[in-house]
Amino acid sequence: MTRSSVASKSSERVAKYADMFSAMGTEPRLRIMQLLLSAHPEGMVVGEIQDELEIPNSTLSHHLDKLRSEGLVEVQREGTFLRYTANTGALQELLQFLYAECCTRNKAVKPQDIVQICK
Amino acid sequence: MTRSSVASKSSERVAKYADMFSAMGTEPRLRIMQLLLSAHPEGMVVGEIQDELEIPNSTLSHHLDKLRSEGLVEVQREGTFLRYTANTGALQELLQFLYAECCTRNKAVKPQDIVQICK
DNA sequence: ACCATATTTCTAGTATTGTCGAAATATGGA
DNA sequence: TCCATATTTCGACAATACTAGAAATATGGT
Repeated sequence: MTRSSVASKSSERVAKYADMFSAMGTEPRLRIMQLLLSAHPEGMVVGEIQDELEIPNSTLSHHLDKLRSEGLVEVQREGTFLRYTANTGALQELLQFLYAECCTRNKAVKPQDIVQICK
Repeated sequence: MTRSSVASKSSERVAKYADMFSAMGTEPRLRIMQLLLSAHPEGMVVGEIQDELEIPNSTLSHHLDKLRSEGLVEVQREGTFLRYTANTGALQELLQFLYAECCTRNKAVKPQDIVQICK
């Protein structure tokens, strides 16, 4: 692999995570993610999300599509309903990225300050 | 505290984290954060960041101001130089928020999948 | 007081994004 | 086939954001 190709790979990687952060970077969409995580792993159908967040259907649909296109949620049809679920794999990857940058690479933040998993 | 005031407090909280995600939601700014974390805790002066990322000075200044206004970086003058550093406290808070949503609240993602701190 | 360097602020153009009403599509049932 | 419901797509507008050249400001040295 050439040097520029390595650089572009790294660039794509950062760009991808930037897009994921951006997708969670508005209040309505971050609320949607919270809601789907609270309903995990069942998820919720669009109408339920709409009742909960009181967002007009076309606006909500737009936000859900954005989250889906960035891979943060997944969708599955159930008859006339569409059920959205949080994509925990993608969230894990994003969390790992942020964790690695802050905690692993240079100890800017101590792991223990994020989580205690040793009881 | 009234019910609506509780709701608005929660709303402000989510909005704040959304703004922080949004601030890291472009490739140039996520790169700046990576760079400052890699140089932590010394940080870097603007010129050094500019040499590294090859962003025009006015554009870079704009991005740095955005990161600063969302509390993700801090700035300190050193003579004619301005030294920017990652705000690890803010990053820790953001990481904790995401961690709590994904791992604590409903085990959508297992803590062990993010970090192994128990050797 | 002047100069050189570092960085920001100003100004502006283009592009992207968030919002939402209205219309279109999808599905299942009568 | 027609209807009711769920959801998306279309179209449009306003707002915001990214970019960057040029000018302005800040600082320290001579």
